[in-house]
Amino acid sequence: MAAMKETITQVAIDLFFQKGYFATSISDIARGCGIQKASIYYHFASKEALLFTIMYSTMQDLLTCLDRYLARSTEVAERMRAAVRSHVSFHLERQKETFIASSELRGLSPDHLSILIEKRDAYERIFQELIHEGVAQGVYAAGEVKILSYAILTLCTAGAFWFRPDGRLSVDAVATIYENFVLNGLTAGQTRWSLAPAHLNQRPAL
Amino acid sequence: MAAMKETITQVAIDLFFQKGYFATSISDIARGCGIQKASIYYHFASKEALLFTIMYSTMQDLLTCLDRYLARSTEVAERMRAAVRSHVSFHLERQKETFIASSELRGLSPDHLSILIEKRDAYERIFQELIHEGVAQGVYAAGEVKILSYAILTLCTAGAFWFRPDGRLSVDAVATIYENFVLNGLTAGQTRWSLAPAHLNQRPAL
DNA sequence: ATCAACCTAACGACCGGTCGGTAATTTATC
DNA sequence: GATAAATTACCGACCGGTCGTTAGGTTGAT
Repeated sequence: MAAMKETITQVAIDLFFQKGYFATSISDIARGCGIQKASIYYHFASKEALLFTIMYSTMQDLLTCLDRYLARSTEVAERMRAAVRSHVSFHLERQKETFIASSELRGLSPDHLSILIEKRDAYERIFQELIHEGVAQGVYAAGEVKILSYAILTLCTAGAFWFRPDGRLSVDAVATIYENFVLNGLTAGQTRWSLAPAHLNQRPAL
Repeated sequence: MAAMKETITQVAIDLFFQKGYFATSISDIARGCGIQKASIYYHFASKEALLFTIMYSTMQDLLTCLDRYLARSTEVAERMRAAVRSHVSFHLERQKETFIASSELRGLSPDHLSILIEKRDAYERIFQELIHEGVAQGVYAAGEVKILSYAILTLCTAGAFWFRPDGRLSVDAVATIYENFVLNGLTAGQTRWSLAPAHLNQRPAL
């Protein structure tokens, strides 16, 4: 039974989350597992491979989660709502892993990086498609689809940076706040295309 | 004249942005400046001190920028618009530094970290105050002020992660998109409390 | 006897940082 | 205005330590 492999992964997740990938040594992880650092290499080819394993499976689960949420509706506004909820709640519920996945890309080799980027792009495309649909149906104001998708995703991803699982707000509560914020942000409302008053068009010098 | 100190800072900014703080060695920076690495220590006490210098002055400038923008109006919605514009445009125009400042906090010593956290909190409080005012005046829907401020700030900060200075969109264009997104997000619109079945509804505390 | 799952021991590379020294320039003293 | 003293801005060599990784041996269960 390879229970130790799972232990190593969990300890690594904890330490990468706490101290960061580069600040965490193989010895640290081994100590956390109660084994010698050389033994790590029986289960993983390298430190980077361990990081990649964590990030890849997280990304995989993120996609699966989104698919499940989206299957609940066919109406575009409802699907967007579900997508945001999926994204937010996943990031809060699996905070450590999503935090690592979105902040330790630097640690990956070029090959592994491109694999992950590809998956991330596929994920983003789903959101862009939803925005596109919404605009086509007149539910949302026309706009820069990619920029808006980045806005939505980074907004919610950032939840993993400040969320406290034992804090005042539940995952559901935060998800709801974000849902409404995003949906309102997308919906056609007062939209100004430039700073109308001329005196505001000049940026303060710095 | 201490022109070299400025050169070191600029090279460090470039390298920290490209490769990250931990992946950049003092030798790398020295090579980029055309000097020996020992000479770096004539200008900076340590690698960490160099990082802190960069981050601190960036934070200082960010605050100054916001103050100048805010001084132009007294009306709350207009001030929020100006604040978002300040935040976004600063992060796009000084992309490298703001990217470093928001992604390399790990590299700081506890003392330096707390100094920066303090400054960041002061910055956030300005936004929270604006939201609070807006809610009090009925311009915005009631909501979690802190969560919303995090949402706004991280949303815009993230611009520094994907923005391409030589890309299709100008700083001003992106700032306008974000402005509208945030303002719409804050403004009272359709607000639903949860997707979950009624008996599971967890209405967030107001 | 095999083999998975660990161990001990060590390797080379590289890191941030320090040391003593020095040429060039500025400042103080007469 | 000549000379001594001090300061600035750098260099080359080196140190202690840590890192990820590997080689090869040991153990215990099947």
